[in-house]
Amino acid sequence: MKLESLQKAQMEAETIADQVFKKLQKAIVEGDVPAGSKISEPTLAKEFGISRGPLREALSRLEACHLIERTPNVGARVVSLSHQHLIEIYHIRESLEGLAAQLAAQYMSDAEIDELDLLLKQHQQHIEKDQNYFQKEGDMDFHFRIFKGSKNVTLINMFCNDLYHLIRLYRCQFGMVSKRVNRAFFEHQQIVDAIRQRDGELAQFLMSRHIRTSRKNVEAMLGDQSGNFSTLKQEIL
Amino acid sequence: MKLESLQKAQMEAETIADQVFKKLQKAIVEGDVPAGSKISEPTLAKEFGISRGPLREALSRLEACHLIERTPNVGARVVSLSHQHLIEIYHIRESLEGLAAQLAAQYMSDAEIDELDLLLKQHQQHIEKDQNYFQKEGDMDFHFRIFKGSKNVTLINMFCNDLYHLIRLYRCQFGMVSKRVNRAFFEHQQIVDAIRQRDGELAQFLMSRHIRTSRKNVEAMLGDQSGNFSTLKQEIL
DNA sequence: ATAGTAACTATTGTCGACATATGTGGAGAT
DNA sequence: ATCTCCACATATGTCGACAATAGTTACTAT
Repeated sequence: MKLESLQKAQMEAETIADQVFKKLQKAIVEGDVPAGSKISEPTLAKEFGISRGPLREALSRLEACHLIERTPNVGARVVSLSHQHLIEIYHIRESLEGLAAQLAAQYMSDAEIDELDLLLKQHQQHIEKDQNYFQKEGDMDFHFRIFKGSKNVTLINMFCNDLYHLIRLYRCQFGMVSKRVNRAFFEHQQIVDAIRQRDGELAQFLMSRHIRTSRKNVEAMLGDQSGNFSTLKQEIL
Repeated sequence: MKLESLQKAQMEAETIADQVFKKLQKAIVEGDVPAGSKISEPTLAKEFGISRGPLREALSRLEACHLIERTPNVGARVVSLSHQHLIEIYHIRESLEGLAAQLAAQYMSDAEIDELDLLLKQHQQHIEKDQNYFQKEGDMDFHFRIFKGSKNVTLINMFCNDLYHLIRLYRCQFGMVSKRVNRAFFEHQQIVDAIRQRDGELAQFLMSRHIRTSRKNVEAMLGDQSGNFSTLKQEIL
């Protein structure tokens, strides 16, 4: 019985709504469901072979992630992407990730810092042989670890549940292959160094500037006109 | 027909799930449903005289607000308060509200700044005749307006949907009557002045420090021991 | 007496059907 | 021809019932 209950706790009891939520999340982020498109509950329910109950549960969570928007008695639409929205997210990241870096410098264990260093070394190798790899998963992984290192559970959840998927959404929808890979990599290295030196203030400054640089890069590329990106598939970080 | 559709748009079509969500939110924040207590779906459904469908919808949203925590096949519990959690929220506010103040200095209209000034004058009057009033609604109203002034919709939602209710939760559960009212009021005034001068950097600094001061005040009062507050109904900002 | 197990109870997850609201298309009037 | 209004079709909101899982209690065996 003890063993059994332990296993159950580890399995975290995946419900149907959970599975559908993950699938839909992935589908939206990766663009399989186009941005701005309407979501029909009956259609989706049949597609997944489930009832509308768990589907609506999944939709609720997608709404919480800000990946869809619902209006009562009308329905749900996939969130529509915009220049404005992307910039807004960048501003928030500039602030929150700066905080995360500062806290990480304070609370990350030496072992965690070593792992982070190892991760950067792997990134470096990937950059050398394939310029594209870096931005695929690695960069998010890096930022992810900084947040984890902050040990601020509320902050971690805020990033993992809300921001992370939105960032990935924009990344996936426009082939985000930065020309700044080498520069960005160096900035990551700087941040880790600051964390290793337990210089929270510096880590915060470097992380904020790192993201601010990305934002300005994006702003410069997209120009001042707001609106849809479809014509502007630029390379942005 | 046109008039009707317009009215519908204004009414925002309140569904049962919506109403129950609001009621439960208020009940949790104000402590009518004790923190950490289990939530029984059948019981609550009968209490509200509704089915479990809309109730579960409401619970989903409460989970999105971080006001309850659900574990699959087990149920929902009201979030439990802790020293640690409160401090985490303060750190996040320190970061996000700083950003909000900076953006507000940039994007708030002159009219909005005038209104903000008017609000502060009202606060001052209330302080003079009733020391307690300030922290009841007014303070939140102030911070609310700063966020609104940032014109960053994503940031505004982040505050209104997630943080705001958590802050109010802690405020309500411990009679939060600060001895710092006069000092805090002065700090608010400083922030508005900085915004009026369109000095974003200064506004950010002042807002961050304003919240940091509150946090340190709380930390000092609660001491270093983490855990439950029930014994520590101190006055904190 | 205690540990383990098995049956029972209560709660959560899922389903299908009904009620209500929205949007559309066509008929009629100006 | 255009606008208004009404009826129909489709989608969302809500409900009650069934299935599956977790927690509890009582019982047996060591």
